[in-house]
Amino acid sequence: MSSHPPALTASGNRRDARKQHTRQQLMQAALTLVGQGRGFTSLSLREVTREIGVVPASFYRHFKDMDELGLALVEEGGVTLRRLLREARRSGFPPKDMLHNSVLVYKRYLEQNRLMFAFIVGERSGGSPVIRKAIRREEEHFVHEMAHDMRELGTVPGLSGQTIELICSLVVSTMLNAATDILDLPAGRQQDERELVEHFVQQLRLIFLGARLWREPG
Amino acid sequence: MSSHPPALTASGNRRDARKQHTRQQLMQAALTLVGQGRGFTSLSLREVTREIGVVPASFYRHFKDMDELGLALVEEGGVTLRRLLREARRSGFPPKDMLHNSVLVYKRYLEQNRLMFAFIVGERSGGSPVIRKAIRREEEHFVHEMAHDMRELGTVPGLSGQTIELICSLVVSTMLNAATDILDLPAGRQQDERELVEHFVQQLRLIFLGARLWREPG
DNA sequence: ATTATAAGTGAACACATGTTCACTAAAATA
DNA sequence: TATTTTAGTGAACATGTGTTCACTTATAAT
Repeated sequence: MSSHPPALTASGNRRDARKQHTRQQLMQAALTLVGQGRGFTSLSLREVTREIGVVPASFYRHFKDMDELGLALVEEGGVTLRRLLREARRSGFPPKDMLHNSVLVYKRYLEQNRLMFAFIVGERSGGSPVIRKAIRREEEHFVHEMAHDMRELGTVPGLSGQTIELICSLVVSTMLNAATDILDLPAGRQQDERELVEHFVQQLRLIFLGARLWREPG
Repeated sequence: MSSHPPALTASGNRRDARKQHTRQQLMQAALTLVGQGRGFTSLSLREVTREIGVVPASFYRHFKDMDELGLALVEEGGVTLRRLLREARRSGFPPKDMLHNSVLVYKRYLEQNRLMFAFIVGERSGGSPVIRKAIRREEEHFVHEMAHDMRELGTVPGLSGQTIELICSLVVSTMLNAATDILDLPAGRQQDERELVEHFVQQLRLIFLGARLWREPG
């Protein structure tokens, strides 16, 4: 066999892939630390590089500072959120006990993406203003997409687009608020778990009850 | 005039008062820094002492570490919350445009206690687990008290105590969620301000609409 | 008047931090 | 093959950090 290069299509491939890999590792490391109960804003650049066994200076090959790393995480978080919506859409809701089922789906998704949600929910109202605002923007995007789905599915018929957005914004903030409680649940306490889920379901029930008899202003 | 001591009633007074004063200064300094967009968990002990022009070692005369300072702030935050409720109670609600008026009262109170709310809302879902849990406890307390008032005022007649608590928990989390948006408002943009308030009012309207036709389970 | 207490001092410590810079070596380009 | 590019290195730096300890000095207790 001759030592031909493996005939790659695009320019800069093997090296570029490696770079993306460590970049991803850095982001993952930050998430891991956040998952251990550290606020993102309190993380140091050195901690993050140490976590993946790389020298501090390497950090600058990927991000100019921690804020930029944070913004990259927010973007990935946005993708994570939209994926949730897509999964929900795909699995088509049974009309019976729809809310309860949706909450269980959400809870499972949350547990599968524990670290990312810990980050999003943790920085959504605190810490660095620039990161907070980026998260709020992703959230708006998410609300908008959810409203689109709702209108298409005819979940709440006879309501204006604006009203549906209102409902969704309330649902989403309730959702994200519940995330903190769900993530803080000590493992194995199934009774507390059921109660929390039930509480969450009833909050949503209240919202949709209101939605059903909403009368458009004007 | 002879140099008699000023005949103080309790023991340890002049010195004790000074101590409480710097203690309060330390807490205020932390709030100030949080108000400048720094996450509480990212604050250093030295920053806080520097802010009030005192040597770092002095810190230990008041708190054993920053977490303890944080917990003291949470307690004061609880008082701030309950004061809001008390003011609302005192000023007795006009039944016309009640929600809208309540929101304006809340907004004013928020602006008067800007730093404290920035702290509470910022640490409610992020940062240190111990502080987060302390805040959630204060929040529960607040919800409970609000539910008590609601039952007494007959705001939502014919509902069980548990249901009223459910409604209040949703109202409170919506309230605190809105706080972030309100505090982030750039000063002077009155149009955005009105829209935000209106959005918030309608979210509450939705909740209370649902409350009115809630049917008790069981 | 004498003694005890304790809030705040100032210096010192061992260590963590962000950033820089010339470097190596592996991969991409020519 | 020879050349250029660049992700990651390792050392150095100035500065910031939490914590300690013997100290001063105003106030409280005796």
